[in-house]
Amino acid sequence: MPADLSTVLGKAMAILHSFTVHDPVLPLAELVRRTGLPKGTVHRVARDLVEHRLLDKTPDGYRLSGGLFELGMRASVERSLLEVAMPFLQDLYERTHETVHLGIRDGAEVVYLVKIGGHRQAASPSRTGGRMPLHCTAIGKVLLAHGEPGFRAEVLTGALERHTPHTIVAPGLLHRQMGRALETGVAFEREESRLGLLCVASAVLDADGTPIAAISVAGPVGRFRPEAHAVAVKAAAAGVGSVLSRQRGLT
Amino acid sequence: MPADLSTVLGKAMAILHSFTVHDPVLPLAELVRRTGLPKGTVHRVARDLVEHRLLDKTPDGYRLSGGLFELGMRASVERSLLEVAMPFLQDLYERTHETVHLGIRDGAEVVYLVKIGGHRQAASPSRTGGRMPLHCTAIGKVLLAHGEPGFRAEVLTGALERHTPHTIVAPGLLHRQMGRALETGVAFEREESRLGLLCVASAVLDADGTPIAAISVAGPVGRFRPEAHAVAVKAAAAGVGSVLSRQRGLT
DNA sequence: TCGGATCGTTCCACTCAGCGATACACTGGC
DNA sequence: GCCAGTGTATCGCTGAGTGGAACGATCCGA
Repeated sequence: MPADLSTVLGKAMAILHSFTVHDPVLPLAELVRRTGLPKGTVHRVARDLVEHRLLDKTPDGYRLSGGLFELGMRASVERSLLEVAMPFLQDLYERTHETVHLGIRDGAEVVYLVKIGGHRQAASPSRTGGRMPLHCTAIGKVLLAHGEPGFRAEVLTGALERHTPHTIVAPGLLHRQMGRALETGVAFEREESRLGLLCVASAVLDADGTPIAAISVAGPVGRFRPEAHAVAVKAAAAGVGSVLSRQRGLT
Repeated sequence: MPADLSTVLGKAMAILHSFTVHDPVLPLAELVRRTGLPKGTVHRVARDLVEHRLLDKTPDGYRLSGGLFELGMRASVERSLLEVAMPFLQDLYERTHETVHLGIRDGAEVVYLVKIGGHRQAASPSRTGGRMPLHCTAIGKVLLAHGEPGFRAEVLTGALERHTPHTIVAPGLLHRQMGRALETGVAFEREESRLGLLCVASAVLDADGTPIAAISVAGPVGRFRPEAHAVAVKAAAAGVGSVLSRQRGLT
């Protein structure tokens, strides 16, 4: 995790990664503390980063700049996926009026490419560009179910971190849920990542059945019945999958 | 535009900026050509960038990695704006079923923070994270109208690049449109950036009237009547503005 | 009003990270 | 076979980058 601080790039990355969602703006001294780099060094590197539009300098510290946002939006995989999926996600949102996610797998985590919701959306821990473990999210579970059996076993036998009292940490139970997910095409999550949050997800599959991404609908305990949206989510995922494999075919 | 190639960071940025929307994946040799750097250097820096998850290495070249996407999504200004605005953009899309944009100003250009649309969306040159000139887009014009008079004059007297036969390059005409935009609260664009594309936009204003961003609805010539959506766009922008200034007040 | 703590900024002599010319390996086209 | 184009590995040289130290500004609590 700690980048190589002996190279310039390592230092730069250490500085950029010091920023989190909760600390959008950090003063120089705080960057020094988090990176462990000498003050003079941080000062110089930060100045260079500002010049390259990766950081902004504000009266009370530095913050990640818009240049970084623009650059990130050029990442080809996530961008093309996003462009193809957006219309389907819109349809899904309009049909359900609940929080809609699109996520991909990276390592043992889900990365959310987008989260769309209305004014009254359930408080969920997810964020566009954010990460969550595979085992306690609907998207994660459905991706795991369609993934390599070897990898699935690896994750299931690994440390299954508990997020709420409902988080499933029993490999056996999880394994059975995977099986059902493969049969039905959807996976559920019931307050496993956040209390009060329910979720249904379905996988976007390539022509040969490889999981590319997954789509989910989430809502609060009470008014929200995940089963009711299973078909809609499955349809959306299938739609994205078919467009995707079609446009790959003719390239 | 050409970064300082004498520093490591400059080289890294030069490599990252070699990628465009049209060239999502570039082989080493092409990076050498675009950056003008020696082969050995590019090879080494690219390897470092891969280690830091800024680049991916594929069988036929490098491409911008998901790590960059995640990092970009932490840029505080654009992210918080996006989170606040999303519900209003959703409402707007649902009401119009046309392409909806959220954009901010940077220099003499608009940067699109998000573009949402359905299956049948008008072919527009805009992209999430992309840029367009101020003078030929609805978002740009309405931002310019609410901006500093000095800056407006500067842009109007500068080079007004022609994008289509309808692009307005006469400073006087543009100036009059700004005036009307200030009165009515909305700006229009009629095939000024792309043939066949119409657009209405309204500005998101801070409590003191400073323009923060702008929202627009775009559609194709024919079925689309921009005037019909003026009120809806204005309402959406006002909604975002009020939430924004409220949450700034209590911080 | 004054010390002390913490902040950001600047300076400068040392040195090792980064450099890039050169050489090598592999591939496909002719 | 040859050649033109790739990507990869090597290796002394050197200046970009380093970071300790010193400086000035600001903000407290005493």
